[in-house]
Amino acid sequence: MLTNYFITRIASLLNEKTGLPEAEIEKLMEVPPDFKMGDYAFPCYTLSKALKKAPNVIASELSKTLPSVSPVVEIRDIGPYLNFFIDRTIFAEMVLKKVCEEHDCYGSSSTGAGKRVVIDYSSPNIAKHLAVHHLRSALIGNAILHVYKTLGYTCTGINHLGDWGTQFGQLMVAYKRWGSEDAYQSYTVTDLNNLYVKFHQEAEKNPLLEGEAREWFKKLEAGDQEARDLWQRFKDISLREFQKIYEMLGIHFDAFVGESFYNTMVVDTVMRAKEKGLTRVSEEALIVDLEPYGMPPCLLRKKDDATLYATRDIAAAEYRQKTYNFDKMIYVVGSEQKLHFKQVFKVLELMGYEWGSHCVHVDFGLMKFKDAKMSTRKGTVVLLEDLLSEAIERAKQIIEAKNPQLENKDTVARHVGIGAIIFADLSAKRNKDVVFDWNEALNFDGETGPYVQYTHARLCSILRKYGKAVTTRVDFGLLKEDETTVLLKSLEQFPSVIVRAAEFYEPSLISNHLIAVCSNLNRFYNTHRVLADDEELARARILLVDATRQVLKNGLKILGINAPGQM
RNA sequence: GCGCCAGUAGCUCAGCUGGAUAGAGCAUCGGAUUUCUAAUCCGGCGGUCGAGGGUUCAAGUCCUUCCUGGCGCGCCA
Repeated sequence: MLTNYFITRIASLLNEKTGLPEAEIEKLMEVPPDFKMGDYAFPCYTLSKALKKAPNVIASELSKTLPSVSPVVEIRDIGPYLNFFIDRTIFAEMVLKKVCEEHDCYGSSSTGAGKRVVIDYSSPNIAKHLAVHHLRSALIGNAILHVYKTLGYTCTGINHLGDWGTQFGQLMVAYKRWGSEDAYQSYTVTDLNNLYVKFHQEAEKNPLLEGEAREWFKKLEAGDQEARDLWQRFKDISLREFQKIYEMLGIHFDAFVGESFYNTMVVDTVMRAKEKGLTRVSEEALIVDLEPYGMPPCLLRKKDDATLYATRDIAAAEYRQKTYNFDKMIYVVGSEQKLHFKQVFKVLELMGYEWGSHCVHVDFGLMKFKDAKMSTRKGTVVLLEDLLSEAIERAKQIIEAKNPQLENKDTVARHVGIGAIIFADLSAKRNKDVVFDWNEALNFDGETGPYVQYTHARLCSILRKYGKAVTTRVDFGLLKEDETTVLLKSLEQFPSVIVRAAEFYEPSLISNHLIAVCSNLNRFYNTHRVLADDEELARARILLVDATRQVLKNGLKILGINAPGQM
């Protein structure tokens, strides 16, 4: 719903004439498709029912009887709509003063003060490389975390590592047989991968290896020292590499807590479920029947007594509630796990946890290749590290071509290259499947991260050239051209965009809005000169430039993208 | 078979929870720089909103049937 000072005033005007409650009027208010038609519009359809008159007749009558009092300067009826034009000077003053006062906090609020949100994102498997299809969870989760932080929530980011499972037994066998005992310090995930591949090759010739692997995993579960040590090494090697990439992406976690961590808690979790009378044995497995809720059963224990993913997720949820006492927990996990989370949340609810309904699965579409599916086994993946270095390299080349004088070329290339990747991933609604395409991922023209960064850099450049301090003591009456007003409107909307992004867990709302701001700015930039000869005018436009720069910077920060001052 | 998600310009996507003439970018064609960074801007081309039916003053948006694609449906995560 739209709401601001102007809408409130319009609502009170309309309330006097029509008797409709102000709250309802505010709810109905719209923005016309074209600013030339007015700044805000009131559709008369609702009134037409009550008054039994055609909506355009009502609009026409109201337009004649409603007084144009400040901040409304004109009221015009267009068909069934009553359109309001507001005082551009007042509008400019309100928006610019607010942005200027709030600086880095423009867009922030305290609606979430005192509330805690736990976000589970990225969560890759140990002993495998991070690849492009790992990007989405990490970036969407990071952006959502920033969105909630901006709204005043206390946020905890958790990386729920996949560090448990029989594959570690296999890896141990391979490591013991073919790995190098003393060189593990220099081991990389690639080495672990090779061992994993070698295990499967050898296991085909020697089936005994599988049994050996199971033995090792059992040892690990039982807490055997050697197994624990080996497992810890694999984990260290993986985390070393993961951290490097998270650093490149500017992603931070408050906790790296893998599945293994909850392994000791599942016993109690299962017991609690049993005590509640939720469980029953079916086909030798322990299940929670979810038939009444139209879902397949949730398995807690396999017939060999081992627990499953769902069991560990339930245990993890209990632990997190106890530890963080969250008001909301968000899982940023692919949409293929929709049913899984529906089941887990339902079981939590059935266990009597009212907070079970505060758990949200923020799902997102799969990432695929044009022809083949991405698969670690077949090697048909693009490693994240390769994608990022390629993007940086590409940015570097463009800098060399367009701005060879630039200082800190490498830093800027990093920010722009990675900014392009992040923005591209966050610009379509998360729901959509993504077909990975090198050209698209590395595109720097049009509606891209570099476009937003470039616009920001140009504004910084103007401010540098201006050299003087920015002030709000300007003649706001000079800021009423169409291009200026349209731009100001997009600045004014920024805080409400963040609120909507939180409501829908949708970072793309922010990236799309930033594109709109940039496109409005660039239209302004190309029609009006900021550093005009007229000093008054220059001072006023500089304020507009600074406010726009601020909005772009704040928006990019939420998305997890750097805003270089030059590029 | 059942369930969930998607289908809008040649391609990639918006469309503010039912409102005014369906909008951008890429690609393509044509323009703009002695002046604040041309990673920019302006214009042309491009549409049966997957198809049919329904709901109502009004449907890309809601209900329904079908088509196409993706994902999921007990011992993986």
